[in-house]
Amino acid sequence: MRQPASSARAASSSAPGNVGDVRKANLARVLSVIAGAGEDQRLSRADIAQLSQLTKASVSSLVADLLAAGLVIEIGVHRDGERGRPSVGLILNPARCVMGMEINVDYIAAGLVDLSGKLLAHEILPSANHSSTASEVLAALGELSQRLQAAARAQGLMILGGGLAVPGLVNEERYTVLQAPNLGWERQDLDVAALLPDAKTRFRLFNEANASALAQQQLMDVKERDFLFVSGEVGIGGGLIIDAELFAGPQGHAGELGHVVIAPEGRACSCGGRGCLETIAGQEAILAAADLGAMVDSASRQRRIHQLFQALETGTEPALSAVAEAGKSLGIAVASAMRLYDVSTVVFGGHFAALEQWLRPAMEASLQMHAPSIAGQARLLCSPLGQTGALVGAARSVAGDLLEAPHQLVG
Amino acid sequence: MRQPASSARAASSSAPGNVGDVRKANLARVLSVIAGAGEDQRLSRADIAQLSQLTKASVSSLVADLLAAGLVIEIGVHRDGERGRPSVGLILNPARCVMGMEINVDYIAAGLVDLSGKLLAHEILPSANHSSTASEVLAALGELSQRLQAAARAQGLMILGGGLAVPGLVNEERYTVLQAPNLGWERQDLDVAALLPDAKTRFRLFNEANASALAQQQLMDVKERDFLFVSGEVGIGGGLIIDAELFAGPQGHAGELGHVVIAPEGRACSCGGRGCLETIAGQEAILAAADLGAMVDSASRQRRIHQLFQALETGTEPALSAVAEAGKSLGIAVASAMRLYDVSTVVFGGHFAALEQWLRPAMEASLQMHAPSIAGQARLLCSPLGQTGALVGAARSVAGDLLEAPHQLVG
DNA sequence: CCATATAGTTCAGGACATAAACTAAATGGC
DNA sequence: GCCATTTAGTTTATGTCCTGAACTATATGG
Repeated sequence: MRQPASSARAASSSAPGNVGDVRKANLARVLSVIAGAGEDQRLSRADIAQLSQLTKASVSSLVADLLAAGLVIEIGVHRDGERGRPSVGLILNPARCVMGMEINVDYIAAGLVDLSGKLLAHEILPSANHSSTASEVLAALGELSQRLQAAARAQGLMILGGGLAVPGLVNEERYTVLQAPNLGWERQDLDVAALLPDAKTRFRLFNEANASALAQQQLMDVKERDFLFVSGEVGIGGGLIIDAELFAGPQGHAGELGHVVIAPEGRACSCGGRGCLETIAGQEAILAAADLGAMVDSASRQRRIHQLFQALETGTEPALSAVAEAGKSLGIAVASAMRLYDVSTVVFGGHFAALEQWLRPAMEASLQMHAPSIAGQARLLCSPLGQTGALVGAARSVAGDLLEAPHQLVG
Repeated sequence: MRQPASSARAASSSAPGNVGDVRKANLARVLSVIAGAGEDQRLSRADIAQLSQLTKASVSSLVADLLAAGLVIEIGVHRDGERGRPSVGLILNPARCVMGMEINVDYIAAGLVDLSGKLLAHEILPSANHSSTASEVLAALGELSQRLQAAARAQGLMILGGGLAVPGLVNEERYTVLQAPNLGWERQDLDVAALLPDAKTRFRLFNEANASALAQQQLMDVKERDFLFVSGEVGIGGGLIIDAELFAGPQGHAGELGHVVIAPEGRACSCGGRGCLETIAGQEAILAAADLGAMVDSASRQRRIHQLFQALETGTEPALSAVAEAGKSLGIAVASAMRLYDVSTVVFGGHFAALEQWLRPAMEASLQMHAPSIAGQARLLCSPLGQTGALVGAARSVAGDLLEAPHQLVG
């Protein structure tokens, strides 16, 4: 296992500058131009030279290294009716991929994601993880991983790294889950080497909301470089993208919207606090307020969520007001977060996206009431990401690390 | 006027990598080692080579450029009783400085700050700016600036740039104050060229809280790389330092703690919202809750603040509970901000620092109640920064930009 | 078959960091 | 007073890498 990206980045920035660094930077530059091109837009060396502002000579040399490293492949191009020597197309090697995985409360999932971020194959396995120990869950995920590794071998795919998303706070450097109350985990060291054994592999651990934010980024307009992703799962998480990069904060725990205080005299929260957003807009809180009981096992939650939607669709109280109350609280929390982060786009995922039609009116009214000066420019979107969102985001981010540091794979 | 740092940085990162970039990076590297040395620690070329991990040959060559650019000077060193050729000390040129300025509600200020961040000279002028137009205030500040420019000339100081802090939201690129409700300004373009006319000058515009945070950074332990500075002035601002850099957000408005919602059903705020922190912990709110009237001119505010402290020292209600209520609200807002930013250190400045003994108990109790899991590691400090804080921070930041991009001044 | 156009490669030149050899300037023992 | 020793700093040969210009490769179209 290589070092996670953060420390690798720190190391490279603290290293002295020598001429070789220029090549590292330019390898990454060329690769980012290739990766930045559209789906089936095949750039030639000449195109890359123009886009990267490097000379054709440099580009040829750099591309040769990328070809040798297997990050890029040449692909024939036929341009009808144009003069001149035909160009050779260059694309990211579609036979290189990253394994994304997720452990959530009610399922585990894994998938193969290519360097362009496309999900090639995946498998989702229902699994009541709250009642399981970390090692049991990891064993099951390990099996899932092995199946996908076999699938990769069968298709000639090389796995260059992996990412795992969990619904809780993680220490990325130590591969430790610090707190995942909805899994019932606390301070669990994860033996990630067992998930993806190849020693040459780069592996990173993610918070579920952060990973989902990274997946959401792929769906946004490239100009939308700043947004907050709010993940409504059993808990409420948040992932912040600033200047097209994940803003994780000093310890990697930034964005945790679930425990923003929105009712100072409110209910006690599982975090020990009082009046947190999660006590009103979390899944359990909504279900409880909708008079759908308070049992916590996975099977019953699925059933109760189904009942909630039935009640909403028939316009039955107290379900309607439970969701409206959640929307109102969400509007307050989002108002504060938008102010503190200075973002004007917020994307809602998980149950918030599913509840959009009942949630949005109350949320917008609340935002208008508490922050009229920003409500006008606010863009509140709902995410189409499903259960593969977090694994795709985790894998995509690891793939991005590889594309940013191609010299590690060259020569 | 050169471009502000943000665009300059973007430009350099989007430029293609050539060998010259290595030199730019190494110039900055050597300079940061010199700047990072203690007050009167005089590093030799040999010391720098060790600390920067560059070779002696490279350091000699780089230092020669920095000397030629006037950013660094040689200074004799006598080491008693040591063998070997004596080293030549290198320090930041003490004859280079940056002009910091501030426009606040009740005063204007300007000062000269050397490249190490030391305030060399300053002047503070009481000025009731709420009742003045932007051009009047700028004219007065221009005069102040001229006096300091004359002082600089008299002392042989060369002014390399300037920074101006204002209590409001700014657009740094356009030198525009977007909103400064406490000055009564909205969308004011500032003719900063009139403040510091030299065409070679780099000039930047700052939010007051951000500038203060940058000044506070100088007072912190170097290991304290992440903290939130909360500025209690007429309004409540915030400046966030993450990884030893200002986190300004996409538009430069991040950190605005004053309009975090802490009482959803609370009082209307000047921002048009409801229940913002400022409606309870802002200066006017505290004075009003302490039954000290609600007149808004500067002279009366100074008098009423004096009365507030008298009442607090004699333990008189309702002053005590007004401040306690502010502390409670501050605790709630800080709990949310600490969660969202993932910082564990918060530094309070302005009237919050002055009110510490009456504010702190309520604030700590509130933080403990609303976020017990982070209250334990939370470090809540009060800042000793006075009225020169913002100007020093603005100047220091501009000086930092110069030290980060020395190639602009070399050759 | 050849002019034209575009893609990509080769090669000389210059900037830069590096390592090793070299010069400079002090101390301290004799 | 002289010389070995020690540390500071400079000079020089070498290799990497980008650049620009010349050159080769490969298509179209008259």
